[in-house]
Amino acid sequence: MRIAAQAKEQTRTRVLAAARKLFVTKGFDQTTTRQVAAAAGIATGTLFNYFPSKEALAMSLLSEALQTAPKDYLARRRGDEALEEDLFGHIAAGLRCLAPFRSFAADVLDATMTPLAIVRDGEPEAAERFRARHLECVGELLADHGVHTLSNVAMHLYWTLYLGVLAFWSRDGSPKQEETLALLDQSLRLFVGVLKEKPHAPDHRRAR
Amino acid sequence: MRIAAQAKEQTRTRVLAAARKLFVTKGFDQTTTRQVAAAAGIATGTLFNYFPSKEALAMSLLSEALQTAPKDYLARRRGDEALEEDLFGHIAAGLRCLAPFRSFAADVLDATMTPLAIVRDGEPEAAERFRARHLECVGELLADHGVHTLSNVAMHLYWTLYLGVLAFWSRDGSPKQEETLALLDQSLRLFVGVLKEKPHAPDHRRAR
DNA sequence: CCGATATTATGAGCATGGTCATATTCTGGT
DNA sequence: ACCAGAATATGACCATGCTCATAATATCGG
Repeated sequence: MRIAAQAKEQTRTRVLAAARKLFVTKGFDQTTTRQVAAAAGIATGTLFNYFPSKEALAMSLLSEALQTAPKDYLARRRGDEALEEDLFGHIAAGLRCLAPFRSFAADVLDATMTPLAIVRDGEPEAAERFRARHLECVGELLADHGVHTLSNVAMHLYWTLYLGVLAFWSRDGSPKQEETLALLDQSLRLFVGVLKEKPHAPDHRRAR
Repeated sequence: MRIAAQAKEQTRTRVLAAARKLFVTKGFDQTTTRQVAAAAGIATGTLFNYFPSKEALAMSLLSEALQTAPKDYLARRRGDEALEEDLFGHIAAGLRCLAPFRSFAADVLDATMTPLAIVRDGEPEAAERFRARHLECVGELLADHGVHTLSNVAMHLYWTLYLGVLAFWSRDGSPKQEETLALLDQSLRLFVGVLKEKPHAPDHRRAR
């Protein structure tokens, strides 16, 4: 199993390249899995030996692009940043990595991401891995700044805000996506604010 | 055009009833449009004379249920509530109206709602009307409390937070959805906080 | 009541994401 | 070199949301 393994790797790469090209030029919804398979020189069914679904294929593109984000940010980090700044830098680096895919990112994210942060049943699918990896990263960052636990509600809030930023970014027409950065700034201020107000005031509203 | 109009009304009602029953018992994804049509006693194609898509059909169920929310809240309103309390009451009333559909709401919302608050192209689809109606309602509420304009970012933030609450609610297993109410409380505190900090501090981060 | 026209219903058919029985190719052991 | 068995590729096929040419039905003027 040497030739085969090598060939599989090549095929996988070819599929990703074909998908990338088609998704970027024609859009995610306007590209059929048959087209991707044909462009990669394989049969329709074979495509699904490599990726379990069309969405998983697209998410693989995004995920692999995102992997360079941490190094990217660490490279330009001074080391004395406040938590808010670290989060900002980390997320902004991620957006930079995803930039080449912005034209179809909206479709994929709409199709796969949900604002749900609580337990998700089933095996770790592509979207789930995306979320888990990001949250893990954020968790480490928080730990660096002395925040070691995150309540369900706080985590859900973070993920909601992050998805909001992604959605905005994917359609942000401003030249350098400054509006997205403004929203990110605003969102993180909110989130960090929540983290700080440790003594959670009891609900002061009448029941129901 | 008397008999026909009457019959159409009846058919529409029958379709909605059939869809409701099937969606609630079997779930949204597990119900086919053919099943709904059969249960309503019409042909497959006829269904799409009444609703442009499966999602629009489901959204019609949710939207019509939501229409009773405003009266519902007004009935139990004292009249001296703070903005935060008014928003809370309004949204909570909406959730109560949607309760019968909770079992499939998640699927529909996942499929149709996006955290995007900025301009949406195309004709007003079901999901778009849902969003517009809700934001309009909130806009009036805000106006009652002296807030007459809402920046793009603020509006996006509100919608993001609201979607987050909906997503959480649709899967909230706690007995009376207390966790959802807690999240709603938290989210609204954030949003109102943003409204108050009028003088927006300039971005203090280095560029990029 | 008839025929012309508009409205609505119908279900065969289409597009496409995904499956699966079968065919093909690769592997390691002898 | 050859063979058994594993890994992989293939494309006909399926399910389903939705379309559309055609058929059925309703409406209205005369």
